[in-house]
Amino acid sequence: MDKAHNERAKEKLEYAQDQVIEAISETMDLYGVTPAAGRIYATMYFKDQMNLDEMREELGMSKPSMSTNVRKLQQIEMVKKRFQRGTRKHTYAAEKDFFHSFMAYFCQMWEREVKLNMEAIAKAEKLLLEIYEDESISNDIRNEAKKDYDLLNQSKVYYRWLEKLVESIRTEEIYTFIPKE
Amino acid sequence: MDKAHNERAKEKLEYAQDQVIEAISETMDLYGVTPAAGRIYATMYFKDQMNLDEMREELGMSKPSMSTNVRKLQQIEMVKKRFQRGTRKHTYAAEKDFFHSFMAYFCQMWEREVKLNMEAIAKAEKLLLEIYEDESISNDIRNEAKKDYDLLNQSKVYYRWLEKLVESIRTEEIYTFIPKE
DNA sequence: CGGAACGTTAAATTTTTTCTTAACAAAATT
DNA sequence: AATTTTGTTAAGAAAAAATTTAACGTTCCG
Repeated sequence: MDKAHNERAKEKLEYAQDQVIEAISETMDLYGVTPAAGRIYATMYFKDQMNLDEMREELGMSKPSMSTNVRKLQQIEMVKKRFQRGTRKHTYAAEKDFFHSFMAYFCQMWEREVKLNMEAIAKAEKLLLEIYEDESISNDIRNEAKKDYDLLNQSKVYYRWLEKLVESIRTEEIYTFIPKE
Repeated sequence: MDKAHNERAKEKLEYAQDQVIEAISETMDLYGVTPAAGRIYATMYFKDQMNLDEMREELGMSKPSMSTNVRKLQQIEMVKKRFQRGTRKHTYAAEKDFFHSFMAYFCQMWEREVKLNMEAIAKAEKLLLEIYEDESISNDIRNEAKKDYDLLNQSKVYYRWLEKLVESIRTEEIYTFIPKE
């Protein structure tokens, strides 16, 4: 009789999965994804697809918690909606290609960073230049304006580089420089 | 009399700086650096160096808040201690090269991610293989073990790639693929 | 050696975030 | 049309994080 044998094997399998689920959650936590969302994703990682009720059951969380967290995971493209005929329940599948998750997450972040800062810099540089060019202002202030202007101007090199990095990842060109295998 | 004129110019200069300070703080917040730490860094960005008291005064925060936040900023290498003779106050300077900050921050994160997950995967794969190779276990379970094993095995491609990316950034080789200018 | 100046650690408070219970809205089937 | 099923928004409770006040240790100087 191997019923007990199989039972132990099943536990062992779940234990193995849990090791990885733990690590994935912790990683996502590292990047500012909330622990709950991390656990949801990591759990789905080992399943083909799940609906909200199955997740709730598996993780012992409330339904609204599922709803909001899954939506967050969709936003960073780590979970996709699957259209399933015959049921009214929404079913979801985890994105299992980490290259895709990497791209979706970091490119989104970095683009936001570039936009945010480039806009601020443009505004600031305009003002600083006006100050520098106004000869009726004291040299102390004008020099400070010049110094700041140059600092900001230099930082644009970084933001333009970041943009190129994003582009290189989006087009997958980066894999010709740094191959996947 | 240009006293008033200069005064207005000074305000304008500070306003310009504030635009950028805001953007930098928001960016850092995006990456999980606490708002206080972000403001400290962003403020220092426009100064040559500052000591804890100057920061406290400028930002209206408590001394312990400074102390802990500056230490956090040191950890991610965004702020460096400057050794200043003649005073007992610790003085700090912001790292102004964003390429360096980028490297320090993301490489640290990514390396942590790789280590964490590779270790978990190694453990899990060992167990899964044992299950798969034990022919006394039901096929259902063995097949699931195999499926999971393959999934994890595939994910290692990503982690190895991430490691190479880190390496490429650390050695600055990446700038031959994606030039700074 | 005593006291002052700085910085850090500890404990407590406040604030922010996250999660849950409850009410609500939409859709579909009876 | 009414009821049931499913998902979402709203409001309140619980948990976590950040910040401050207070106490402590160290170092330097008189």
